[in-house]
Formats: sequence, structure tokens, C-alpha cells
Amino acid sequence: MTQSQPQTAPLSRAEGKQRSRQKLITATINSIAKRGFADTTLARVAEGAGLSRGIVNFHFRTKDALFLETLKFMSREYRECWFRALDESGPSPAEKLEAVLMAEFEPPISNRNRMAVWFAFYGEAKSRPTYMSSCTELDDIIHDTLINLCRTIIEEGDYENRNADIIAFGISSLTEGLTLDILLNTGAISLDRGKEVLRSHLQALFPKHFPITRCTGN
Amino acid sequence: MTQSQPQTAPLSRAEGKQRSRQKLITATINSIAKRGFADTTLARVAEGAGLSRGIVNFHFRTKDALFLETLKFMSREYRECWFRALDESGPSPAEKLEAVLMAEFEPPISNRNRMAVWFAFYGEAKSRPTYMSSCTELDDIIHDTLINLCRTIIEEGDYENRNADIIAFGISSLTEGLTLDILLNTGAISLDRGKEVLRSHLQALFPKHFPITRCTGN
Amino acid sequence: MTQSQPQTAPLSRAEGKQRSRQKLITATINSIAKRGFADTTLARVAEGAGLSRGIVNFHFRTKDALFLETLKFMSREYRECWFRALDESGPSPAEKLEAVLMAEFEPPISNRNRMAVWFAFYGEAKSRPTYMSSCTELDDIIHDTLINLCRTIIEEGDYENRNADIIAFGISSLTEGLTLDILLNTGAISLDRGKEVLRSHLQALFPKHFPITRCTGN
Amino acid sequence: MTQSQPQTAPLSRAEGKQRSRQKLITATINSIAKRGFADTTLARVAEGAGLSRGIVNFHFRTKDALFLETLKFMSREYRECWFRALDESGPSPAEKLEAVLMAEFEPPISNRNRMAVWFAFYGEAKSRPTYMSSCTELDDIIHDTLINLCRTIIEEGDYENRNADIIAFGISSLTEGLTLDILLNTGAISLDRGKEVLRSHLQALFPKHFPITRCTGN
DNA sequence: CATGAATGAGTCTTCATTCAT
DNA sequence: AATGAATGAAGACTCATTCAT
Repeated sequence: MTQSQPQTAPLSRAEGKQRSRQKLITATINSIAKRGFADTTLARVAEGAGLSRGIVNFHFRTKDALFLETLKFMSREYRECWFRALDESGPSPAEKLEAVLMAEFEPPISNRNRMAVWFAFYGEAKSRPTYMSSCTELDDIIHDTLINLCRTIIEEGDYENRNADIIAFGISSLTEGLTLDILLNTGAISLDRGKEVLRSHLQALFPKHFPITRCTGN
Repeated sequence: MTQSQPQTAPLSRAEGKQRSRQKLITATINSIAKRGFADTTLARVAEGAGLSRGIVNFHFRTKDALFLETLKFMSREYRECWFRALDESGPSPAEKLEAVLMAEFEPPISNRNRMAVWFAFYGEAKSRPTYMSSCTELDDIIHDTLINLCRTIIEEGDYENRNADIIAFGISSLTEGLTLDILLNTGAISLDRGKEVLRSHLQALFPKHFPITRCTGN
Repeated sequence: MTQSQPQTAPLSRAEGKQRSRQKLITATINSIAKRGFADTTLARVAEGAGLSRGIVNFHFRTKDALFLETLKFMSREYRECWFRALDESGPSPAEKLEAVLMAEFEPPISNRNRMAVWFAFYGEAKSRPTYMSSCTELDDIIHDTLINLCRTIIEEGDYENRNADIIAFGISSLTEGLTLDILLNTGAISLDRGKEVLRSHLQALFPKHFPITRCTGN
Repeated sequence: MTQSQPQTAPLSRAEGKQRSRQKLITATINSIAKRGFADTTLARVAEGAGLSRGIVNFHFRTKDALFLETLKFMSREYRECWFRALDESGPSPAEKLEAVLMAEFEPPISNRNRMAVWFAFYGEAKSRPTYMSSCTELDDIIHDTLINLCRTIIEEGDYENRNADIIAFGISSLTEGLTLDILLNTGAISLDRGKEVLRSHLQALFPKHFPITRCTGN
């Protein structure tokens, strides 16, 4: 990221601060992934970031604030991946739909750490609505985009009895469910397997757009 | 619950003990659902059960043991509901499939408390192997049954290009994903909506078995 | 206090708890007197009480609550001494007035520890009005009694131009000021010196009631 | 304050330094008055002075040094007020006595901030010998002056049975006690009331010098 | 079987102090 | 002379766990 400028150049104050913040967020993600929410203490986060004990309360006022910032960071990262996949895909709605769905199973969204952290937050969501509210707004845009893609595909394919809202809802739930299954069944089910399941469902829903191309390699 | 024994008869030691244990498990579920994992303390669990502070360590040696027993209890309950739905449904595989899937959206499996607690455990699962295995093990039988149902339906309907394993995997992931969405988007998405989405997908997958019958009267 | 019952008798739960509470309050007083407010930590209080670290938060929920209870205890103690002096004195108003005033310079009100603690609280009063409000109500009764004593003495002695309110206010302020001086000027000024000053002022105010009896011993 | 030097001239180093030091001392007084000793942190003092965090340790090496300088500043200020009152008063001892006593109830000695801070220091004095000595030392000259005034008045008035030492001690204790009462009973008792009480006592002690002149017009 | 007082390890948080800029 | 990021020691508070009753 900063490799195009001389590495030895002394960081300005603001840069140094920003870098420390980011180190802490990364360390938080790693700690939650490795030890779970319950055993993620500020001391361990600081240690993971290679910084001193009191530092978290300096950059983020409280532990909760650190968690919130971590979640925001992951949301931002997720959104960027999602929209990048959308932009970089082929032009047709079907291509776009496939691209964004498959992106869910690619790093950085879908390495085990990230997934574990998402579900750790989900698990505590009930008691911390603050965390979630910072996520839902972005989900709304994504969800609307998804519905529009489905709607266009349905119109193009003249699929009868396909409701865009319901399909879109189902597709994103399926993706989320697959992610969870992959997380829980350590090793047994791979990311590729997830993609396969998803493609299979797309094919059932929109047979004209997603013709049968059996993945022979699995 | 305790059979048809005269209620006024003094409870035997074993029964009293068993009753206290169950009270504590129920209180644990309620507390996790209400306050999340992190804020569920033994003191609060005991208070919720109307019992004294030290009691948890008496019945379950440690807090972790209580959590594990709670998870086991919920697993048992889940399995019972699932197989009851299977038994009480009509005889055809399609009827059976629909029955078990819809059961996921019915109490007691799917009241908000239960859902919240499931995901709380999922959230910690990665870092707690014990939780993990307890979450996973019972799924095997259920998953096999699901695959068999799908296989039979595929054979009956002569559906081309439908792989029972993949379909079954997808269906259960979709169910789980729907549950999570319902939990996270408090109130916005109802259990009935979940059923609707699921039916819509079944219809896409197995059109001959699940003909288009727009939700009547709902 | 509890000496009339067999000392070896096991304390009941409630008694034990109450005794621990009192130990903590006493330890708090000693610590504030010895180390001042700033260096009085819960760990040191607990140690002083011969109890474990977490104990304060068990008996009193917070450090502030402990301080409040300590202040209440001292208030109660003070009031009891004051009214005991009032009761045990001779019957005349002048005797009563002298008795209560001299009581201020007698233990337990006026050992150095108590005085130090009072002023420690006063010093922080601005920021903790809660502490003080628990004291003022009792002061009101005492102050009213003082005014009434002065009023009777003024009437008895037919002192012209003596206003009971003002005199009473002055006398109690003088007492408080003397206590502070005694505290600050370690050793230099004794409790007896305080009594002497006070008597001297009483004599000036009410010469007929407090004739000149020079303390020859000083 | 900084002489009659042209104000727009850039401050010399020494002056700038001195100005910052004074800002910090003032901020310390305000903070102690507002928040009490315990909640007065260097960060808050710096903020109150409109300066940066590390500044206190730059100008005063430690927090304790800052407190001590603050105390010294207040002592100096107090002494200046006292002697100014002495100088500016009428020539007679009685006039001088009244002048210095009344000065205690005038700003800057007696605004609420100053009083609160004095008692904050008193509260910690017993356990901080440095504070103690700084509180006490300047009193010596003042106290001697007070005794001398009393002695002269006693001689002038030929008051029998009046001991200058004791009277002087009483008068200054009374003043201090009144100040404390005024501080503690927020709002209820005014500075004017304090003066009234003090005059009333002077009149009782030295009736020939302080004849009955009911507060006119107040 | 049950209670709840007591323990003490562990955690978050605050804050004086340092030091590179 | 001043800044403010970083440090690390210390303290309040929580809570699982024990054990005498």
C-alpha cells in the first residue's frame, strides 16, 4: 500500500497514529478468530499489535469502541470487495450476479479468520445492537442491488413465478448459511464446495442463464 | 414432564436435583438470549433460576460444563422436534421434506431465544472445540436423512442434473442462513417470510413435487 | 460489646457479615487518617481489615459507597457522643452547653484519626455533595439544640445584644476551626489548649454563666 | 501583571514560560475547586489551561510539584491580601484587627474556588508533610501580628482576664471555622453572615473597641 | 441438597510520565 | 518551548469457584 514511497521516510505523527490504530484492529480480528470473543482481552490485542497495554484506551476509548471500529472496518472491506467484484465482472446481469456471489467465497471476505469474526459478532449481536446497526445500512444497498440483478434476469429469461425479492433474499441467506457451515465443519467442507452448491441453486432458479456445467474436478 | 405422578407428593432427592438442573439450563438459555454470552454470569443465571449463587458449581462443576449441558439440551430438543416432524408428516418424501424444513421455523426450535443462543454458540465454536463437536455431531443423522429424502425425490421426479448431496447441503444452509437473517434483522423479517422463501426454492428445485401454490390465506 | 455472650460461640452468618462490614469501615477510617484520601486504595483497606481483595465490592458495591457508609458511620458515632454528653451533663443550660462543646475535644470524636478523616471528607466535599448531604440533616438537630441552649442562657443572664443564632453559629464554627488548627499544627496545639480557648470565649460571651476560672495547670 | 511593557511585543522566552506556568497553576486551582483533588488529572489541568498534555511535566517535573507550587501561590496571594488589608486600614489596632479579619471574607481570598482548594489541601495535609508545612509556615508571622494586635487592644481597653494568645488563637480559628461552614453549607450561609458572626464575637471580647453597631444598611 | 460469605485471579481503565518530533 | 503518541504501573471492579454452615 505504501510501498511506492521510500520506506525509510519517517512517518508523520498522524500517519504513525493511524498505523497504530490499524494494527490494533487487525490484532483484534486475529484474536477473535483465534481465541473467540470471550478470551479476547485488551492485553492480548495490544500484545498482538506489538504495542503496550494501555494503548487501546488511548486510540479507542473503550473495548466496546474497539470492537465497533473493528466491525466497521470489516464492513468497509466487505463492501469494497463486493463492489469491486461487481465492477470487474462481465457486463451481463447473470455474470454480475455470479461474480458477487462467488466473491463471498474468496479472500479477503472469506478467509477463516474473517468468517469466524463475523459470526462472533453475530453471536453477540442480540446484546449489542449498536454493532449491527453499523452494518445494516450497507447491507441495504447491497441487497437492493441484488434484487435488481434478479429482477433483470427474471425479465430477460421470462421466468414465470419467480419473485425477485424472494429469490434475492434466498440467495443471500444461502450464501450466509454456506459460510457458516464451512466455518463450523472445519476442513470437511471447502470454499469450492460452497461455490458448487451455490451454482447448482442458480441453475435451478435461472436455468436459461446458468446452464449445466458440471464441475468435473471435484 | 415428570410423568403423571401425584404432584403433591414430595419430590425425591433425584427429582429435585433434576428439576434444579433443568431450571438452571433454562435460565442459561434465557440469559444468553437476553444478554449475550459475555454478560451471562453464573450469578445472573442463578438469579434467573430463583436459586442461590453457588448453586451452579454444585450441579455442574464449572461454568463451561453448564454451557455444554445447555448446548446438549438444545441439541436434543432440536433433534426431537426434527424427528417428530418427520414422523407426524404425510408419507411421501416431498411431504416429509417440507415438514422437517418448516419445523425449523416453528417453536420451540425457532423462537428468538433459541436462535440467539444457537448463534451465540456458533460464534464461540471455532475457539471451543467442545462446543463445535456438540454442534456438529447430531447433524450427521439428520443430514443423511435429508440426503436420502432428496435422493428419493430426485428419482421419483426424474430430475436431471440434480445432485442429492448438493441439494441437501444447499437446503440446510439456506435454512440456517434464513434463521440468521431473521435473527439479525430484528422484526423486519418474519418466520413466515422464511417459510415462503424456502418454499420458493423447493419449487425451483423440484417443480413437479412442489407445484406453484401461492400462499393461500396468509 | 459482644462480651456478655460466649466468645467462642460461632457467629451466625448475618453476624459474620455485619462484622466484616464494620471491619472494612474501620480500616477505611484508619487508612484515610494514615495515608490520606488519595492513597487509600481498596486493596489497602482490605488488607487493613485482614480480608481479601475483592471483598469491598462484595459488601459495598463501589469504593464510593464504602466512603459514604464510612461517613455515615462517623456521623452516627458523632451524634451519639454529642447527645450522650448532653444527657449525662448537669441540668442547667450552661452546664449542658459546656458539656457538648467539651465533648468535641474528647475521644472518640476527637482523636487524630477521626479529625483527619472528617477534614479529608470536607476537602473532597465540593465534588461529592452526596457525602455531605448525609451529614447535614443530623447537623440540623444539633444546631437547633445549640441555638436553644444559647437562647435560654441569654434569657437567664439577661445578656443584652446577644443574638442566639449568631452566637450558636459562632461557637460551632469556633469549635470546628479549633479542631482543624489542632490537626494541622501537629502536636503544637493540644486538645486541652482547644478547650481553654473555647472556655475563654464562653466567658467573654456569657460572663455571668462562665465565671473566670483560670486553668492554672497550663 | 507583566508591567507596562508594550503588549504587542513578542514575549521573551522567560516571560512565555512564566505565563504558561501561571496558566497551569490557575487551571489547577479551578480543577480542584470544581472536581476535587481525586479527579484533578494533569490532562484536565492542561486542557483547562489550553495547553498540551505533556506540558505539566515540562514546567513542573511532577504532579506533586505542581500541587506544591499551587499551594505556594495561594499562600503568597493570601499573605499579600492580609498585609495589604493591614496597611490600608486605619491606624488604630482595633481598626487593623477588623480590617484583616474582614479581608478573609473578601475576594480573592474568599471566593468559593479558593476556599474549596484550601480545604482540599488541608484534607490531604496530614499525610503529606510537604503540604502541611507549606500550609503552616506563613501563618507564623501573621499569627504573631494578630497576637500583638490583640495584646495592644487588651492593654488599651484594660480588659481584665483577656489573654492575647488565647484570644488571637480563638479569633483565627473562628475565622477558619466560619469559612468551612460557608463552604460546606453551599449557598445557605453567606460571606456577609460570616462577617456578622465575627463582629459579634469581637464585640463580646472587646466591648469598648467594638461597640454595638448593628449592621447598617445590610 | 442448598446457601451465600469469602476468595483471588483476571480485566478494563486511568493516568503520570517519557520522548521523539 | 511545546506537542501528543506511547508506555506501563496501579487501581477499581467482576466473577468463577470454594467452603463453612
